[in-house]
Amino acid sequence: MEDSNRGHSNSSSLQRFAPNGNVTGPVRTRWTPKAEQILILESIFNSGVVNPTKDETATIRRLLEQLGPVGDANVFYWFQNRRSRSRRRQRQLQASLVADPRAAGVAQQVGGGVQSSSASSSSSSAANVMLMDDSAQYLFSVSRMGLMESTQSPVVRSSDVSQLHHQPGTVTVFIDGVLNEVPSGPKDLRAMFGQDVLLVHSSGELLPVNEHGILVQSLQMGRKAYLE
Amino acid sequence: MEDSNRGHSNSSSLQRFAPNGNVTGPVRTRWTPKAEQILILESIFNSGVVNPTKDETATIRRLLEQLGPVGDANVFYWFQNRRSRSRRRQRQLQASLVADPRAAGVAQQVGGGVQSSSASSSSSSAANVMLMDDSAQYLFSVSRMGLMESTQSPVVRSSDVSQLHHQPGTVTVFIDGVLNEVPSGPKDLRAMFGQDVLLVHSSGELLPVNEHGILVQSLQMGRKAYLE
DNA sequence: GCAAATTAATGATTTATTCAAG
DNA sequence: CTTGAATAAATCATTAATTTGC
Repeated sequence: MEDSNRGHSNSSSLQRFAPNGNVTGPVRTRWTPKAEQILILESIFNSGVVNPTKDETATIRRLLEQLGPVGDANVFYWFQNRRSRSRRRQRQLQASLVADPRAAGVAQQVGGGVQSSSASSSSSSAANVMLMDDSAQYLFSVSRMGLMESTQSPVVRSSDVSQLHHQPGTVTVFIDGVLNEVPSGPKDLRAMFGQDVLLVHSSGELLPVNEHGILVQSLQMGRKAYLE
Repeated sequence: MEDSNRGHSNSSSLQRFAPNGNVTGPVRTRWTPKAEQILILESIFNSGVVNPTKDETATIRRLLEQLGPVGDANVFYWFQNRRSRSRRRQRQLQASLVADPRAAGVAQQVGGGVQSSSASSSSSSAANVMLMDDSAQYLFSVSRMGLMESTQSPVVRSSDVSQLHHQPGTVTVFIDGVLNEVPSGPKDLRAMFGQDVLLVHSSGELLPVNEHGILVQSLQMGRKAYLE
């Protein structure tokens, strides 16, 4: 009975979940997750939670709800599809490899490869960082421009979603989709994330920072987990 | 005097360094760093070493040489330019901010912002990981395909380039341009980097891994710092 | 540049398989 | 051996991206 909490009780056909967060009308629309929601989902998946329990699903849903309407079912489906498609890619890759070892080059292309993805190209994609307070409330995000997408890794990593609420005195940080936990309090953003870090509030506003990348004014929403 | 070893004795104009690693001919061509070399340089810069000493420069040059011809001068110039351009961006940003606070939105767009950069878009850029052995020799790189560029953060971080050679029993890892150090030995790549991680040798070949993302065969070049 | 047409991604459903309890 | 829960695999359907013709 070690598998206690697992089991959604409605895996397959009949949807016993609430239909959809949207209340707009009878036209059944499917959930379109926000980029940040996907960021979180990917984070969780990549931190090892590939098949969350019912409880974990609810926790994740609550987390995602900070960013927009979403139901447990959406979260459940997302992980189901993510697992499935991850496995399929894995199989296809494996197949193409045994078929012809030289096909590896092709497979590499699929993955983006070392070449195009990193720097030297002029594409200026940004690292994404989301900062949350102790209760996993969404606070704001950090976007760093520059030649390449790279970040410093904060200290501790939380690989357990169910612990999202715990660890008082720390903030949970998503960096490029990876869950991290750092001690709360003022931080030198530039030291942590590089020279040209930007603080972007979830509203889209840029937050003014001083020469260390430290917030000049305190935050409006949530409790101030980040500098005062 | 905490700034002991600093000072190149030729910071500005005259290049006292050896001209250029290339020996192709009299047509003086400028150094075109490989993507991986830029990855390393950005890593180092972002880990805080924005103005390496002469010794550090040489260390970095030796490191970069694993990937292609490069001289101390190239490294020196790169950091000089990097600092300069970082400062300029910083000024421009600051200027646009004081000019009109609402210009922040624009500045965010420049940085890529939360929206476009992450998942949901079809662009499949990959996370870059480079693994090195104890003597900072380049071994191979890891490229991860998938929806977004995100990685797990290994345990310890080396923020000091001059320590690249030290720390026996560990491997230095670049993840998305961030220097990391992890204890050497076999590792569960999938556990560390997610489900669909690929091992890509610097030659471009895909390296066969087992279901845990662990190398099936030992590496050819360098000493085996990663599984046997 | 714009908007219809096409294609690619991906959320949601359905069907098949696995495995443990009785 | 049967049953039911839980997943995995396959499929359907809608949304977002991209292309194409004006």
